[in-house]
Amino acid sequence: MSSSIRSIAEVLSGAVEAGSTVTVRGWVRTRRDSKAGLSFVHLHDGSCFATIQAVVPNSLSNYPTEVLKLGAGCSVIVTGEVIATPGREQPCELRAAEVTVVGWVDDPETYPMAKKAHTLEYLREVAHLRPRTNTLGAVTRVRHCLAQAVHRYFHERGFFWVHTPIITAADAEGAGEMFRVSTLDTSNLPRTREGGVDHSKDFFGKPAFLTVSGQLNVETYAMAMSKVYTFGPTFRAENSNTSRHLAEFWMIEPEVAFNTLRENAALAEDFLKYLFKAVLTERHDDMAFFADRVDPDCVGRLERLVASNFEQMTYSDAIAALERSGEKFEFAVKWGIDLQSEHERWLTEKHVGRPVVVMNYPKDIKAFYMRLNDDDRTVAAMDVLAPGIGEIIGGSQREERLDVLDRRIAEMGLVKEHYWWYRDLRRYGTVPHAGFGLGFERTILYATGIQNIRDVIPFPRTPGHAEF
RNA sequence: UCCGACUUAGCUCAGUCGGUAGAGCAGGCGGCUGUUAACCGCCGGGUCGCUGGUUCGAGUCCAGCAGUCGGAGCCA
Repeated sequence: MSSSIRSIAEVLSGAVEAGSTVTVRGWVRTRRDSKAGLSFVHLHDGSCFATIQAVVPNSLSNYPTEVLKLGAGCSVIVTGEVIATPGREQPCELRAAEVTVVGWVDDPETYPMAKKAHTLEYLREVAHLRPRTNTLGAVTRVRHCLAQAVHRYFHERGFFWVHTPIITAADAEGAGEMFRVSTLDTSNLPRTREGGVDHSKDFFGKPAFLTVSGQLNVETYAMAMSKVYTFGPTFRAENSNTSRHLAEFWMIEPEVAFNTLRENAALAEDFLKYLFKAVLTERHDDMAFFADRVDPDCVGRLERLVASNFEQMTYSDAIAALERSGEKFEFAVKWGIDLQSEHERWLTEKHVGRPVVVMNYPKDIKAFYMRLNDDDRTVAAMDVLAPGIGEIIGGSQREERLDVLDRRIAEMGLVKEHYWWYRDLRRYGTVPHAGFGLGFERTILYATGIQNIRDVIPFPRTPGHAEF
C-alpha cells in the first residue's frame, strides 16, 4: 500500500484527491463507537482548527484490543482512503485501513485535558498540555499568522529587521524596573572599599539588565538604513498583576528616518489594518471559533477596523472631550494629567467606538527623547488606544536637535554622559525620525477577543510565576 | 503594591436556619446508534485551601495566613 504522510489541514482542504490513500499522524480528541461495526475517531495535529474523522472498521486486527481503548490524548498514526462525504458535517473522512497507537494516556481519569470544556484559568496550570485544546491551538495559529504578517509587511516595504540586544548595560529610558543580569555569586558578593557591590567583577564589568525596549538601539540603524524595525522579547520587572501585563512579552518597534509624527500615525494605522486583514483572510477557521465561543464580535470588530479610518485627536482635544462628557471619573480630568485607564476606555469605547490615536501630550508626562513641539509644552507623542485593551501602541517623533535633547535630559534629571552614543546620532547627520512600539500580545488579544494576556503567550511570566 | 470577590469530587459549581456533603461534565462498565459537543442506564470518586478560635456540634460563624480571579497603579 502506497501512502503519503499528510497534515490534517491538507486532507481537509481538498488538496488530496478522494480515493487516494494517505497517512495522518496526531492525537485523539474523541472516539465514538457504532454497533454498525465501526468507530469514529477524531484526530487533531495542530495544522488547522478542524479535526479529521477516521472511520475505523472492527475488521482491523487491533480493533478490540486497542481501537476500543482509545481516548482523548492518545497519539496515533492512521492510514486509509480519503472518502468525500458531501452533506455530512465534514468535507471528507478517512476510511482507516491501519491504526497504530504510538502513545497511550496513562490514566484517562486524571488526564488533565478531559473531553470537556475547561476554563482558561485552569488551563494555565497545565500550560504544557493546553496547546492540545481548541482554544490554545487557535491562539497559536493566530499568533503565528500575525507574526508572519509583521515580517511580511515590513519586508514588502523595504524595512530591515534589526536584532537589537536582549542584554543591555544601561537603564536607557529610565522607565520601569529592569531584570538584572549577573554571574556574581549572590551569597558572596565582591565588595568595593566603600562596601558596595563591586560590579567591575561581574561578567560585563558593570551592571547589566534585560532590555525594556529596543528603541534606542534601533534608532542607530534608522540613521543608516532608513527604515528598520525590531521584533523580539522585552522584559519588565514591574510588580504589575493585570490581564494586560507580562514580565516577558514581545514587542514590535519600527523606526523610520525622515518621518514626522503624522507619518508615524499613518504607518501605525496601515500596519494594524494589514495585520488584521491577514488574520481575517488566513485564519477563517480559528476566527469562526473565537466568534462562536469567545467573543461574538471579534470578526465584525476586525472587519470594521480594516474598513474605517482611525480617529485622530490631540491630547488637548481629548481632555476637552473628557471634560464635556458628563461622566463621573474617579480621577479628575484636567490638562496636564496623564490619561487614566478609565479616561482611555471612555475615549475609545464610548466616545469613538474604535481605535483612537491621541497625539501631542504634555512634555512633563512623556519620555526625554520625544520631540518638543513649537508650543514648548507638548511633545510629538502618540498613543493608539483600542477598545477593551487600552494602549496598544505608544510612539513618538524623536528629538533630533541636540541642544533641545540635552535640555530635556537635564530637565528630567538624567545624566547626559550615559547617552553619549544616542547623542552622537544628533551630532553626525541628524534627521527627524519617528517610531512606535506595538505590544504583540495585546494585538492578539484584540484580534481574538480573549480577555487575559496570559492566554495568548505559550508560557506566561508574571510576578511569582515562571513555571514550565 | 493597593481595593474587592472567591477557594467544596479530575473539571465547573450548588450546599437553606450551624446538625459529619450533592449535581452536571469527565472517567469505568453496559445499552443504542453512520456517529460528529451523540444519547440512555449503572458505578467508583471528598483531609470542604491551611492554621487557630466560638460552639454539645463548623463546609456554614470569627481571626490570621496562603492561593486564584477581577479592578487600580505602571505600561506594550
